[in-house]
Amino acid sequence: MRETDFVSGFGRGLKVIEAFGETRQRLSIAEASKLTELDRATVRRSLLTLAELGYADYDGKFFTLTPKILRLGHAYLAATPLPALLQPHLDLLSEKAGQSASASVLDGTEIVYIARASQRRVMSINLTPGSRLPAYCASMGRVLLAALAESEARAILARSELKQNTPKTRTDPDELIAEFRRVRAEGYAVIDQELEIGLCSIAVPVDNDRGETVAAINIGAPAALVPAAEMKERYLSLLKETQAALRPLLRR
Amino acid sequence: MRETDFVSGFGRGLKVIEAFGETRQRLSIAEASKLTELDRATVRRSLLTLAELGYADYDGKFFTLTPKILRLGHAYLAATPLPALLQPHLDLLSEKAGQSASASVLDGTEIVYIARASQRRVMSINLTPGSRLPAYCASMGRVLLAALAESEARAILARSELKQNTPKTRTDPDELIAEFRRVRAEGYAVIDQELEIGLCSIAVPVDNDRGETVAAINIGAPAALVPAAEMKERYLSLLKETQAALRPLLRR
DNA sequence: CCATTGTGTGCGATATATGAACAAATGTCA
DNA sequence: TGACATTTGTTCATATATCGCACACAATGG
Repeated sequence: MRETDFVSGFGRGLKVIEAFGETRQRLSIAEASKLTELDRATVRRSLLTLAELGYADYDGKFFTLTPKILRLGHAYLAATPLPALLQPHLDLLSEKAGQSASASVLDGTEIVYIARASQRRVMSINLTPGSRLPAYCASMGRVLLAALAESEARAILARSELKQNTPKTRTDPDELIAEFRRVRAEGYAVIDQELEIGLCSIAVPVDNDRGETVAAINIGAPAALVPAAEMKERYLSLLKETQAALRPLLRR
Repeated sequence: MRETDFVSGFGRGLKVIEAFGETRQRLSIAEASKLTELDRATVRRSLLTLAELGYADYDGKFFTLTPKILRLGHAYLAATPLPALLQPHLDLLSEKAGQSASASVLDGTEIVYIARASQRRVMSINLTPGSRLPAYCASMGRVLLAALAESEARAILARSELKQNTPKTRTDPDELIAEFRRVRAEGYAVIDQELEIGLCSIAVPVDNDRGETVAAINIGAPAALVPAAEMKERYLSLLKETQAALRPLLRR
């Protein structure tokens, strides 16, 4: 790609939108400038553009995003068959298990939720399509990383900030790679409070009819109700059932 | 705002992203150019910019959005307290009712889903945060339009394409305005298969502590299981319960 | 084989980014 | 409170980047 094939004004604008996610609802020009490391004058033009197009409101001091901004993410959710295909199966899975069920794909070092059916809140944070979690310490992340070539998985771990979220979080790359091997061999991953104290989850890959892993699905449960040791016997067969139902639907 | 305070390259890029929602997953440069009515060279630069930043993939012929694009919508969902606040209440509502529950806000002539808890699929289309429906023929839309000044509601109807989706769809502006009055007086709206045959729904407004309507919540059910006439007696009290639980949480 | 449709590139006209300058608002401290 | 220092939003001049057009070429299909 040539230098001139890049619209820097567009790139800067996208950066400005993302700045809203990192902090609060409202951003002043100066705040947005700091978050994006762009010149105040430049950010101002981007924000005024967003306001002009109805993607943001401006009260003369603060800018806030409007729901119109959801059109952008929706362009992906509507255009990609995967989320729409998964949703009813997640609903059913969630109902049968009596717990939250989610689906995600890998994006860099993070997993991105693309669909979710929640029975109960088990996590302190609110997960919606578009929510992101570090892959190395999430059950779906383990499954998705295990599906990659080992060198690739290792490269992603190297780029990840391997943070000790809880005393139980595994952060040693070699240990994680070994776990990926087990996940590949046994077909599922269980997380026991590695992301957040009190939360266990179990995930399996979703493969298409060519055997390529295109997503992961999981069930999350409060550790107080379902000990990690019981996750497998309670939910693995339900997950496998859903996995099997999805495979023929995923043509590439 | 001065003419030079608008970054047209940014605006054009956003238009390109939205073009993906309207059709398929994959867009060629020429297709995107037609959809956006922008010059091919311009669209090409925007698409290459998206690809360069990881928001799109490019195989040399077609562009597809990547899950990274969800960050943009997520910036809104994460930054705005409303969706996160509503979600657990919707989950509970959905569980109690045994039907899908959703929340939405008004954006122009359409309602935008900002949260959803689905028990079962009742609609032919898949609704996710960011999904849009015409306001005039959706239960939440009726509630949100009823909350506006009548002149404003009428202006929105004038801008709406009042389409006869089913034989039951009401499309007469005066009739709709009269219905808004009833909704205002009685505090709820019921839709009987006006959007899609086989689908009934009932909605109530969500007000903040100053009495301003900030969103609407609804329950949808298959007409075959729950006749429209029964929607009120079955679900209104549950909705009112949720409405009451939310009000004190919504400070402005 | 020609007509059609799609993609890549060079160029002049036009739009935008940048950093500095300035005024207004805000914060700080005696 | 008043004087002073910071921070913020806005404007400006100008160097730089981008747009849309025209054209060349490639791929497709009848």
